[in-house]
Amino acid sequence: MQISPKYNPQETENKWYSFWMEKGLFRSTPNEKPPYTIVIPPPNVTGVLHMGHMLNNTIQDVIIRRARMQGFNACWVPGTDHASIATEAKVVAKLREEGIQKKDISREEFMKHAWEWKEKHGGIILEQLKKLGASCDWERTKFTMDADMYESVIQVFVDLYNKGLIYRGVRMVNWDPKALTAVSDEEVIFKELNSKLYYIKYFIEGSNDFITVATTRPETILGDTAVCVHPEDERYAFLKGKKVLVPLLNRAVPVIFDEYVDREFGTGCLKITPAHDINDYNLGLKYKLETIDIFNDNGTLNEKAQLYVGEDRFAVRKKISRELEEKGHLAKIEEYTNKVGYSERTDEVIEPKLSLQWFMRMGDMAKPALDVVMNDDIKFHPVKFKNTYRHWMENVKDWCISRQLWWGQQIPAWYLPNREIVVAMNVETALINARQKFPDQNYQLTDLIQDEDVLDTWFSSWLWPISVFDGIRNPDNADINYYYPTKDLITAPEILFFWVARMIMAGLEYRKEIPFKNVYLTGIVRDKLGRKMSKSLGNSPDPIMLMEQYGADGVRVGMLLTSPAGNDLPFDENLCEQGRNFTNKIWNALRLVKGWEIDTIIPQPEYARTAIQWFDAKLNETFANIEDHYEKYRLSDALMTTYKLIWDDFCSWYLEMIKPVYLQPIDKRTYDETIAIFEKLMKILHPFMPFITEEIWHLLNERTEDDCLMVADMLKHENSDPLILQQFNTALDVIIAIRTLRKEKNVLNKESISLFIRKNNNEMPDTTFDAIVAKLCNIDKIEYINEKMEAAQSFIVKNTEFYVPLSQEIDVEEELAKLAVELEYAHKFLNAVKMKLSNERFVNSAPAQVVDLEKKKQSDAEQKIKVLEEQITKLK
RNA sequence: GGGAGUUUAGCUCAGUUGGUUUAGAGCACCUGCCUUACAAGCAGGGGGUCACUGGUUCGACCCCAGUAAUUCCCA
Repeated sequence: MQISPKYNPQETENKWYSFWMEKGLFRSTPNEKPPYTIVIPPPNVTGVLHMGHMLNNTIQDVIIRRARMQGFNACWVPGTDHASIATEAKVVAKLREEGIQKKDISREEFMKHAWEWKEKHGGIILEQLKKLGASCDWERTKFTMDADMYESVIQVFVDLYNKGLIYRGVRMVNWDPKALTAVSDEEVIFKELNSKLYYIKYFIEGSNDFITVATTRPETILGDTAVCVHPEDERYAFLKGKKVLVPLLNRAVPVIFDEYVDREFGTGCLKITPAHDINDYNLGLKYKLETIDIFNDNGTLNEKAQLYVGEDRFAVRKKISRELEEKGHLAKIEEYTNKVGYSERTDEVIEPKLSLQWFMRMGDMAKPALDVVMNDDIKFHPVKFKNTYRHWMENVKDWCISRQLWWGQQIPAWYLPNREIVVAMNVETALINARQKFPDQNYQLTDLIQDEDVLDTWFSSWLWPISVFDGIRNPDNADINYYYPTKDLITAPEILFFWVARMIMAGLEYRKEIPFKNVYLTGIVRDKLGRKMSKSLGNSPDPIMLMEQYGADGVRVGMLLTSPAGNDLPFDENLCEQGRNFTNKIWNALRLVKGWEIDTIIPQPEYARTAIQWFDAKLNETFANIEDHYEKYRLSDALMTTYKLIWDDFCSWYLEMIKPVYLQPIDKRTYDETIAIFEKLMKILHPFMPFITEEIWHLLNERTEDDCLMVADMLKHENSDPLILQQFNTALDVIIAIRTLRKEKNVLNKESISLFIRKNNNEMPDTTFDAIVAKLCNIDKIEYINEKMEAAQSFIVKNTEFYVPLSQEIDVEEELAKLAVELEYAHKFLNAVKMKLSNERFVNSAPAQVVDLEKKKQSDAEQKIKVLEEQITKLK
């Protein structure tokens, strides 16, 4: 068989991915096998593939491919979410380029544009994932705005409303003045900023005295309705019962006394603007203060501000500080560092704003969702995130679920002319409800006006593990009963709360069952400088380019090599290079093996028989380790263990052991057994490197079309022979010692040598690996002797003396120096052991096993010292 | 300000209820090799007071207390 001298990833990857697709090998339907389900964390439709997706989806693919080979009915459901804010922003921008303003078109027209945009761009990431090798059941691809998914969301809203868990209320929300919508707490990013602290004089009503208030937002004084000091602050005790005048407006506002005030901050005197600060709002409620909202939705000032009406909040900040100064109200300005909230979506400074929103009560749902994590029904990997999770769940706040947008599920609430609200699946039902509720009103369809707002995107994705199987609308259908609960969720810790926690709540509410058994939390992919990779920094490599350069398998390995669960991944292209080098190594191993001429007559040499026996044991032992790593979700360890098994044990040791002399044929038995070993290795490696392993699988043996590695059976656990592993380890020490000796003495490997081994106490020597040692070290003769040998180089392995006669002189001084170092070490070691053993408390309280071990250490060290001393004497 | 985590080789990390010849891996580094599978390679090698201080224990990278640095979450 002719095998290309170079592995071609592109060609191979395209070939096998299409083949797998054609054969429907990713497809899953319920059957008699146990299910293994993963739902993809839906990437949003505005995105393109970034390194975070690469990591996340590589992990999912590794897990699902392994499960498939283990005999599970593996189902990985792909899909995307509609990302209401981000997508709407994109569509608005696109329309603007075309000269269309959102306010000039109807909701229906806008939605048409949005859907067009989604059809065009929404599938990019999923297509890119195919390049990575993702073995998703693409026939199940879902989108959070698909008709059935949409309906599920509406149904849940109606249900929760009827259960009293959804309510409407005025709350301080995070207002994004650019996107013109409220955003959730989790979508606000706080950035540290160099701001200014303005000290402003407020005159006391009917007096020339004033107090000084410090604020970072002087423009909000126009909405001030009180000033607050600490009740125990003697500096301000005289203010009791007084009023102060808001500068520029001369509005008289009360002075209130509350412990909320930090006496150390600024002047210890706080201005209160209930409409524009959450803490002030709470104080406003407590002291029944007037609330003056001075901002328009777009961040400009409205007529309630009285001054600067129509101007932007930041422009006003500058102007008002100048005016305050001119009119003698500004005491001073200090440099000040504070944290300011920005919208994750638009990067606009968030304005705390009072508005009427829909909320969902979290309290009752949080408790059971906390319990299932704390009692390990759901396991977090790594466990440290349990703490974080608990902290959040114990301090959970109600969830603001409405967004002032069009792209999303429109809230199924209708307003009646009498200002009452009905909530229903659709307008027809809403009308029936309205008529039942108010029989004397004779309402018509046209009387009902639907709430303009849509639901938060997370209000779709929290149902994801259920709704992709239509488990909300049809709770007893075959898919949901078979695939739910899912097995693993792979996601980022950043969304532990607003996605993972809520999915758990939804699962418990609608299935009475957890949505997944394991949550694997990945780290953040960072650049070499430790910065998060982002489009704005331009520090992220293009994953598609990477795959073109290193092959998808190489990149997969690169992603996983240094990413233990929960740890950030300092990404370095070298890692992908290492992955690519690995594919090269495997390819060359294949070329070596397939290049041998097979002789059916010659018998199997002894060294080959031993080598196979050893490698079987090694493989079984290592496979058990790999399985153990998988069980603990330590994928990088599983990969590294596999990597070393193939590179070190198989390529560097095993193949070198059995390799026939150049141009000599190999015996059939060894060849067949080597192919079988190669196949096993490809099975173990397949989840990590699906493409090259599939390619090699088909080159190792003649196969039918359907005999694909991706659906082959994974190895079964087999016991390994500990004796041969131990024998090999000794042989390995000997081989390394000989190689070192060759190097030190400049004896090239092609020059053959002889090896003499001094028997210890006339015992029967273990010659199992002799043939292999001879082969790997180019030794023409191994002989066992009883006496020390003169005029030969020597070394000691495990208290056995080895001699290699060389033509060159022995450098006595050098040898003695070397032996002296070893002797000193051995003495020190022996002393430490003796010290331990002479300690009665140690001997009495340590377990017998440990004491015995120390005793063995002692006798070993003593014997070693004896051997060393003998050698020294002889050299002298 | 409150809470949680992290600190082991130049880098990234393992180290599994405290005891396996005085700590392991990958990469990087150093030395020697173009030895007909592979220089994207082979062989060999150096490198760590396990952040610091104290305590518990026969015995501590591991448990406890404190200190420092750092990250994240919440306010």
